Amino acid sequence: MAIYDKLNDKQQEAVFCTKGPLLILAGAGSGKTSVLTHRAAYLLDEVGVKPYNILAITFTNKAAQEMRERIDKLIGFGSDQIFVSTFHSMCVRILRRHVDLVGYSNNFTIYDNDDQKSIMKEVCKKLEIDTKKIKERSILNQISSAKNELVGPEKFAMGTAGDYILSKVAACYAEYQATLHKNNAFDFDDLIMKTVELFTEHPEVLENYHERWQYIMVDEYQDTNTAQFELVRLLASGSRNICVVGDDDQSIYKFRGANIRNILDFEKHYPDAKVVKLEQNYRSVQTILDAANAVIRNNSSRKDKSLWSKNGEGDKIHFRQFDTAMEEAEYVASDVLRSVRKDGFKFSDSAVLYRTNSQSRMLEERFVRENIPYRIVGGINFYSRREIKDLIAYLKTVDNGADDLSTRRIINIPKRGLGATSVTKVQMVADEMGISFFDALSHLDRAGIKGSTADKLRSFESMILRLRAINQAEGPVKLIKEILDVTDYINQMEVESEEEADERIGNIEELVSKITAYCEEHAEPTLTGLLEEIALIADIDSVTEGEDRVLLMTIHSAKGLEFTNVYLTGMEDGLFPSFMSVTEGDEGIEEERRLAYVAITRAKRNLTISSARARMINGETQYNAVSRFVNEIPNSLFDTPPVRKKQYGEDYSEDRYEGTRSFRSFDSGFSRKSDYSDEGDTYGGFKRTADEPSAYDISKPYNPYSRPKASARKTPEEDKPFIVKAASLDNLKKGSDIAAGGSSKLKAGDRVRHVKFGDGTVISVVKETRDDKVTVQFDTAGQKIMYASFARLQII
DNA sequence: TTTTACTTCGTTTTT
DNA sequence: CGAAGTAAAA
Repeated sequence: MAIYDKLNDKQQEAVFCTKGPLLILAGAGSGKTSVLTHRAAYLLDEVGVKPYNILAITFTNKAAQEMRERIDKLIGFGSDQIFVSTFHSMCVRILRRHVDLVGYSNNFTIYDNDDQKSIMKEVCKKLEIDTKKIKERSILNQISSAKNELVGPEKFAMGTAGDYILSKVAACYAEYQATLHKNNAFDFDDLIMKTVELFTEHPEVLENYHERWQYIMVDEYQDTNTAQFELVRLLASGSRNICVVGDDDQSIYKFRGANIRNILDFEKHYPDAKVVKLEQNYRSVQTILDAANAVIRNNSSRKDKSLWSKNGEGDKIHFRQFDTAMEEAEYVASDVLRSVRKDGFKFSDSAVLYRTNSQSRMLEERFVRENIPYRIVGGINFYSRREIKDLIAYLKTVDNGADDLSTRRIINIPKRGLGATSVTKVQMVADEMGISFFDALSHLDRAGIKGSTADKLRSFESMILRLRAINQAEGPVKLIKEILDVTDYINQMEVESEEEADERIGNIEELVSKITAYCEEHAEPTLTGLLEEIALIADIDSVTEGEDRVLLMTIHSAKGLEFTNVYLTGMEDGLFPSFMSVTEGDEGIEEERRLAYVAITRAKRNLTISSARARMINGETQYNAVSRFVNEIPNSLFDTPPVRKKQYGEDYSEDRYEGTRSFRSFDSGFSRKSDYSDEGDTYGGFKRTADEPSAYDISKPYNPYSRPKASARKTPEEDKPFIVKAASLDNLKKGSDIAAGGSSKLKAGDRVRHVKFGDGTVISVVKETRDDKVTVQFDTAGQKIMYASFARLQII
């Protein structure tokens, strides 16, 4: 039993409890993955359970993969037969097998958020709903919530008759669902809801899975929504061997339907449940845990627990307040460099966390400038870039001819002279005949389309049919290459958008290699499988160890991860906790507080908390006080953070972070609205608009204590931030002579090197407001016009 | 039909 | 500040 000896008493208790319902309340860093993997090992080794009788559900593919690897390490065999999966991919697997029973066909498509919005737009048009009064996103959110609560369109409609908006939403829901059905598509929420529906309506199918999965484990149970709760309940209703692991203090997904009651009321749902609490933390030093405990203590409705560790007290927590977000970013970048140089840290030891994705911009800018290798997780998803969505739409059209959305997306890509008029005509025939848009292409006479337009449509149709044949015969890799070939997509792009073509081509190449990788990894690669993997992939899934880069991400993305050195940035009231949550009241604040708890507990040794007095948000400068969560951390846990009352123009570069103060009394330092309200900036809720430039240019130091002179105002031109496009790691390593935007050193006659086009001679440099436009005659690739910052030309 | 210029508006967080 | 959507022009 040697492998279990390393576990503490509580952990062992959880591992050895194999029968009946078990709730493991696992505080942050308490070794819950270890418990789960050991429990799986114990089931296999000691209880004699067959690996295929075990189901483990996680929330991300990364977590699933990690769990499988760790079980593998523990026992070395059979782990590949354990079904370790996310909720969503598990449901897709089940639906692919049985979905015909509930009226869909098995090659269904999965729609992402963009797709949903497109569909909803169509629905609103059809139902003559003014999307300015009721926004698509709002309708979709309500539908999503309904689905997460297992409320179908019919049930939703009940009792909405009196309410104008609700009845409209109900109508949209029904129409939206009908459209999805017609397109043979599911959205994310459907995957769960339809699986529950399948099991409820077809108990014989559920029976199969009862036999198959006799031991069920669910990770991150606090993040389950009602639909997922019900799904788990159904699956476990056979054996009742259900083990859930979670931490109510880390429930941060309410916005996507997570119901914290699922974990709080587990013992009510399963009165015979055994409960094990894991409070010993193996991750962090005590100071960090003290801070986390101090913050989370302010929440009501929680299971009482308190983290402790034997890792020693550790360093104090650093707190730094800056005048601007720019300075904050500068500090983080410089401190990362310091940690590498002075503490012997690797870049990958550090992570920068923030509340909102938009905060990554300034940090990225700084990291590029300092040549710090970094990676941003999340934000604009790779698969939601236009060129990628276009090509995926081709793949989806080939895979699922019923997917009208994808077909209509690509019908005029590249430009074939097929506009809205032709699309509408074809769609009308499709609607009349009750067939798909694609199938309607073979009834052009009925649509009243003749002549050249008809020819174009026919050639589109035959192209898709040919692509289908290629997919059948030769598979996805050949297919995507053929699509690129036949559409001449890359050339088309270079013609259209000179400045972005480079990046887009890179993305396309990446897509091709991803598809190639998929086909190599799978024994029987299929287009359906490929698209499914693409639909369910999360950005965090591709974060692998071994890359020596600083990770930048939202706190949400960071859940489950740990880092030696963590920067928690943007700790300002109004940003974190967000303005939205403040208006929601206690419940909103408590969710944000849990988020703060998650953020703090990511740190193993060092934690730096920072905030800015002024920050540009949505084109307006906001002046926020230090986050209330910072104030909930006792003073004694901080180092002695500096405060400086800067005078305008004073050189502060030497001792910016020196001095002593009590941060608690400081707040934003200048919160009297009357002093500044005539400037129009946001002050205690008053806002100014972007076109009235503030005297405070946030990229420059300013004096918050004296009135700025009118002459200090900047013109909008100068106001524009210096932007350097993200350079790849390779380029970062190459050295210093990369021409950046705004300050291009290029001049006519220079010999330059381009990543893609090779060597060439600069013909001309035209200064433009944003960037220099450079014309280069390449030795082999011909003449190109490009923006200096973008082209990343290297002077040779 | 397609491109360009102007206007509006603000998801905090994601499978 | 930007993205995204809309109206007008080519």
